[in-house]
Amino acid sequence: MVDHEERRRQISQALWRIAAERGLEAVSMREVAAAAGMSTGLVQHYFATKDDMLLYATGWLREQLGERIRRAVAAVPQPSTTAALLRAVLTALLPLDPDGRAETLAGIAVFIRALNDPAMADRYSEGRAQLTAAVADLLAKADPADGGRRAEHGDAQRAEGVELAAETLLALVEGLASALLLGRLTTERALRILDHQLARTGAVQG
Amino acid sequence: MVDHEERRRQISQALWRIAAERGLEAVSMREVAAAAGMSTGLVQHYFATKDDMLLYATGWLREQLGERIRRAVAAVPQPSTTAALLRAVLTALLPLDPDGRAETLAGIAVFIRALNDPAMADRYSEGRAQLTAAVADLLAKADPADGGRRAEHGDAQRAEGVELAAETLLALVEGLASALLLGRLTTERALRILDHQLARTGAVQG
DNA sequence: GCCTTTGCACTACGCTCGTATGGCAAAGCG
DNA sequence: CGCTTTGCCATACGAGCGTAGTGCAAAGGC
Repeated sequence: MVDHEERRRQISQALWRIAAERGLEAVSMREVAAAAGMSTGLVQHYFATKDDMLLYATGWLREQLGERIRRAVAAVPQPSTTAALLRAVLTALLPLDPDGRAETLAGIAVFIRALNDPAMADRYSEGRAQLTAAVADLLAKADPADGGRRAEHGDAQRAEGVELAAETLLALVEGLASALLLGRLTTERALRILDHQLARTGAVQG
Repeated sequence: MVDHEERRRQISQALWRIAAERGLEAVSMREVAAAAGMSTGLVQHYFATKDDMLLYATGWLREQLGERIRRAVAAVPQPSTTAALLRAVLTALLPLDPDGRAETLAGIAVFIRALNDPAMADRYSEGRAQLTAAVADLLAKADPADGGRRAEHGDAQRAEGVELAAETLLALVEGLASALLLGRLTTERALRILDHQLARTGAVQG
């Protein structure tokens, strides 16, 4: 017997390798098969259509991203501060090493497709919503002792501010990611920008 | 006689219309010709190859973006504050109306191509550099009366801080733009985020 | 008024794409 | 052992692509 899931994972991996190297437009059944070291027929055997393949591959990609974030969080030295965890999550979203670069490129490919494909858009937005929630959660915990502020604003307004800050950070990270991909920003500079923003967020939050 | 430039502009317009509606991958000589109401041969007559067409079209797109920003700046009510000008430039980069949406989508198409095409990457980065410079310029002017700070930091460090802030704002705007395109953020929310950031930038700059 | 240049249309070639289909060896099972 | 299922390969078809080439009508200069 053959491990079908394993085969599908192999194919997904080959797909994103091509997408990262030459763009999603270069992804074809034949190319994927060649990159995976299989016959075209075999790929077709596991994915009846190209859309099936892409759908599975995007799901797999999301798992990969989740794992990447979990790894980054786990790598934060103990005892971990909430601020450090937040930074770990956000930097995990930046293309700072070859793997990260490939994943970011693949993510962009999904984004592009989402622009003209409602099903993909749902999938994408759902993932982003989870991310936003996670970041907002960390921000809420990281909230510095703010004395009178808590009296000033109600809980609802506080949550609103936190979510706004989370969306700000994620949007910033997205912009930094594309700049990094084009080499328009160096790693150091991107991290400086992110850290600067994190410092401000901690100070002025709400 | 025929106005060749006008023809080329018409073709570029048709090209971006398709790219905005169905992605750059849907752009073909035949599709562009059809959208422009011309024969395929005519398009071919003005652009010998597809690459020629794309190159011209991206140049045209940049002009359009420049004009859009100029219009936005001109629309700022007099007497204009530097902060208002800055906000005008940044919001002009967001897809807030159909035209802006089309231009943003087209910009993304260029970005994607730039990822795998050095010539395009140069062109793109150059444009972004100009934008960064313009924003940094505005930020430098908008610098609030900061008393001792000027004594504290040298001019070089001040310039560095300003450029960092400019890159932060542009990265944020880029992230906001993609969120807006997917409907993941509302216009109001994106503007709130931007304004919030602008407020922080004014206060904590350097 | 001819004749060259200009502006444009049409067709054809070679290629790659997604997908459908048929066959074939090996494995599993009664 | 025989038979069915599984896993895989090879080929073919129709469509769309970029591009090359040819032809033809109108315009412009002499």
